[in-house]
Amino acid sequence: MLAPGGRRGRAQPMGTVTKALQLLNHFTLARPRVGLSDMARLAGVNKATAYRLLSELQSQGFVEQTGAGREYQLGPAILRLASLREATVPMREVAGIVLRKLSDGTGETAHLSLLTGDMLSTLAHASSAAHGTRVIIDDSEPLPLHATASGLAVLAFAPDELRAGALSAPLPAITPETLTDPAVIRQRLEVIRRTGLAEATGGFEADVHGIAVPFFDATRACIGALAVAAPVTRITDTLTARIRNELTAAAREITDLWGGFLPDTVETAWAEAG
Amino acid sequence: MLAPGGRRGRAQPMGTVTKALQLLNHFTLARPRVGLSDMARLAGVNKATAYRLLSELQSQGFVEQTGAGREYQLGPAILRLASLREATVPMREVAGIVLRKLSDGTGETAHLSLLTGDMLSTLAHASSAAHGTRVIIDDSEPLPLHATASGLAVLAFAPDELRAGALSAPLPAITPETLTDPAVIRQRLEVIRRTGLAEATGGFEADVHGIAVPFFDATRACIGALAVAAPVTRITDTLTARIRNELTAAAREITDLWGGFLPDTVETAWAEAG
DNA sequence: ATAGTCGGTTCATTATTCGAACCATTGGTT
DNA sequence: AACCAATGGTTCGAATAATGAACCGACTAT
Repeated sequence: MLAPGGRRGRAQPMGTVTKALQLLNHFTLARPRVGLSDMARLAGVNKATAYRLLSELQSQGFVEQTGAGREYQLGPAILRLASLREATVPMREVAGIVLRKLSDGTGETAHLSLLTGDMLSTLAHASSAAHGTRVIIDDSEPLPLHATASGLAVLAFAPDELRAGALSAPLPAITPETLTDPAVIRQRLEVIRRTGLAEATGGFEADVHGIAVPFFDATRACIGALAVAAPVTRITDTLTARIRNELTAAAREITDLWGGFLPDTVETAWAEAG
Repeated sequence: MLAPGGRRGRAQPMGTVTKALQLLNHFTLARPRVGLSDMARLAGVNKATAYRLLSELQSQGFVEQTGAGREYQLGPAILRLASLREATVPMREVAGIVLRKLSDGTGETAHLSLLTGDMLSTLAHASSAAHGTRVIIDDSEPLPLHATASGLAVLAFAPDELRAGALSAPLPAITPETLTDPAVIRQRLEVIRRTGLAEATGGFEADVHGIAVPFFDATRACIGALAVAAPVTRITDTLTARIRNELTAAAREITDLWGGFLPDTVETAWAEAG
């Protein structure tokens, strides 16, 4: 029998724990509370299964039930773990410093996103007061890999497996301008790999132009992207040139501060462009 | 065969998900990175099991491996969920307002802790600048239920099941003054239930006196405690009287803001004391 | 009344987790 | 250099825990 909604080439059996943790990803800003039946539908599992998983998550405080409706929402245990994580691995704090410099230097909104599993989520952002209009970033909303500059930057340098997974499912068109043809996207990834730089316009939010660069961990694996987002109306060649310079410098700094190393290909690409 | 370290009266089979999530609780400020074998020992599970569970947690970004040693640490996925939780259920923010008032009004350090599962963790704290010395609170460290005023307050109003669990295991003496005799503790809980107020001296940190009150959710279940901690040297009758007043008022406010209700017993206890 | 929800529960079937034993490495001791 | 005791990671049959269809009772809208 095929796994429900099965989209994996070589069905590696998905463990129960994974299934439970993935339930948490169905809570979003737009849908902060989810009922049992809805959750079962969203996750594509049996209602009884969803119930058991949610109960276990609840017993550990990862979700809780609202007093009134019996819907579930994210629980307080997450807050404690987050506070412990930030206390012991102060990434957010370090990122904040680099981001502020980046947004000051460009006059636009900068953000840093991390690849966790197959999901790209924003760790921190900073925006500049240089202009009356600016791009707004929401840290709690995952970025689609195929429709943002950050996503493309990561995808270009990610392992084949992740790329294949992200480009296999039918790609949703978030705006009319979103690229949804895997073949077209793969072509753009080629370019990004050569230049070490990704750009995208209006694929996620209309009228927003994003420029992103990847950064890497100690094993030279890509673990996220650093990006600057500006209203398309403000984009000029001189601005993009400045943003590129600031971005590559900031990415070097972050990679360095976190004990990572740039792959040689990226190193040379940035060197000859800079 | 008995479950290893088995302390449950009627062994309700502990699910795999629960086991995985409990692994996360073995990361602490003092031990932020844990190796595979250590984790297996700490959690009392087979090494192979620990490996599988950690791998699943890792694939979802709940833990990650440090570049150098192959130890595990809490992962970045937690940060995103925490930011989503706080965006949709802004408890920490609301708590902060009440806590500031409380610490200003008493001149001491105030904190609010939530019961998640069988663990009491601090959501937020605030301290006053009134004195040169003050009690320091760490939000990421869980409070022992038997050795803190907050813990006792919660224990007194918690369901029998939780109380039994917390008082059955051999109670660790965190300081020489920690109460470790379940019978003695149960007696104190009686008093706390009658007065709606818990006090404890030096059971968790030497030279710290804590005063705590419970608060409740919409079903009148106790979900946490609000506390003020002061150096023992500053404790006087007039100060404790003031703290009690401020505390009960603040607990009423929090309970109200979060849509909870006080049980009648607590309501009357506070009314006649106030 | 009826029909369609909902959250929650049951139980036989089966797929998944479990753990002892086993690698290949590493780092320290003799 | 040989040895020992760790480490992180892997294997495989036995045993356990996850699974899903069907079923509650409570609500709601028709």
